[in-house]
Amino acid sequence: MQPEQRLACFTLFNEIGIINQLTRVLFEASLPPGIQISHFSVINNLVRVGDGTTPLKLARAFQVAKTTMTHTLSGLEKRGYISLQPNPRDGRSKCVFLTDAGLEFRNKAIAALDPDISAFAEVFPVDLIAETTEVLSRIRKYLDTSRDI
Amino acid sequence: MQPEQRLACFTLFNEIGIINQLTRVLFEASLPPGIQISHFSVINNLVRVGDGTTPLKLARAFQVAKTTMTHTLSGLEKRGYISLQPNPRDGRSKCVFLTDAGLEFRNKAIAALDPDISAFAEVFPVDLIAETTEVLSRIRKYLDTSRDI
DNA sequence: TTGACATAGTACGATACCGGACTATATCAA
DNA sequence: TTGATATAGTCCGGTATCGTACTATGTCAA
Repeated sequence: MQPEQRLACFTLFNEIGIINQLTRVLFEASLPPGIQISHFSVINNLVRVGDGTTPLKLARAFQVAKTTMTHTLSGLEKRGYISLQPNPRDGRSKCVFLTDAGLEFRNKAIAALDPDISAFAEVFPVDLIAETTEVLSRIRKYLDTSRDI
Repeated sequence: MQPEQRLACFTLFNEIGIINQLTRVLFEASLPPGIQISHFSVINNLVRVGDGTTPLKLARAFQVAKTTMTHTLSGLEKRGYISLQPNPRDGRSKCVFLTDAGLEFRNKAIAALDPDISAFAEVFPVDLIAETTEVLSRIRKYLDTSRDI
């Protein structure tokens, strides 16, 4: 492999890591104290994909250990954002349901971000964002499938 | 703001978060047990930018709390990858120096990744990687400067 | 010079996340 | 039916990261 190829890949993943770190810090600053991106992501997933899913499916969707998802869900349940019910089709399992408070939390979190997103969107045209997202989506699918980098 | 703009930005940062998570898991799998990406990143920074810097400068470079950097550096020192010396120009401060073992660790870690990087580079042309990196670099600089998203 | 303030690093407690072990339930073949 | 195996979730111990508080040192104006 050419050295410049290696460097290009390293630089790409390095930039991704830094952006992730920056957005995490800045995003969490606008969330209620004690709420992490992990909490928001789960709630957001329940809204977008629909609730009633199981903790294990959520753990796989977010690529975290199932023990981590147990922990995250317990925090959300303690705050009343979700409700955990027995799974009627599997006695070992549970179902995760979004509550009204959870939906409200999600909408407020997005609203709190809106000014920042607006400012960002003024600097970076939506077409450029979409093109970049398309490439990143392909990279994400590659990584998710091959699991070998 | 248009709803599709908001969605586009959300999707972008969501993909970045997932890729970061995937690469973190996969990268750490090829590192020695107990070594995290945080450790590798610090060593790699010392190689690329040069050593002799201070813990605080490293904390700021990586956007982590200085207590986190203290912890990371103590792990690296315990393994003999770095050496911490008093800062001759500031009695409060220290200087971080790379050791031979640290350099060797870094080279081995990169070598262990090489097959995966090669496979990745075969699927994604270096030009595409470079273009995407360029956009991400601009986004990173924007986030780093504005600190407002 | 000296006292107020700022800064570099650390100690400590809390939370997030992980892997391994465990329990309860499900599945499936003999 | 039953025993072996697989799976869903939880508990526990350990590490990473954070914020707060602290010590030691530096800075700077009165």
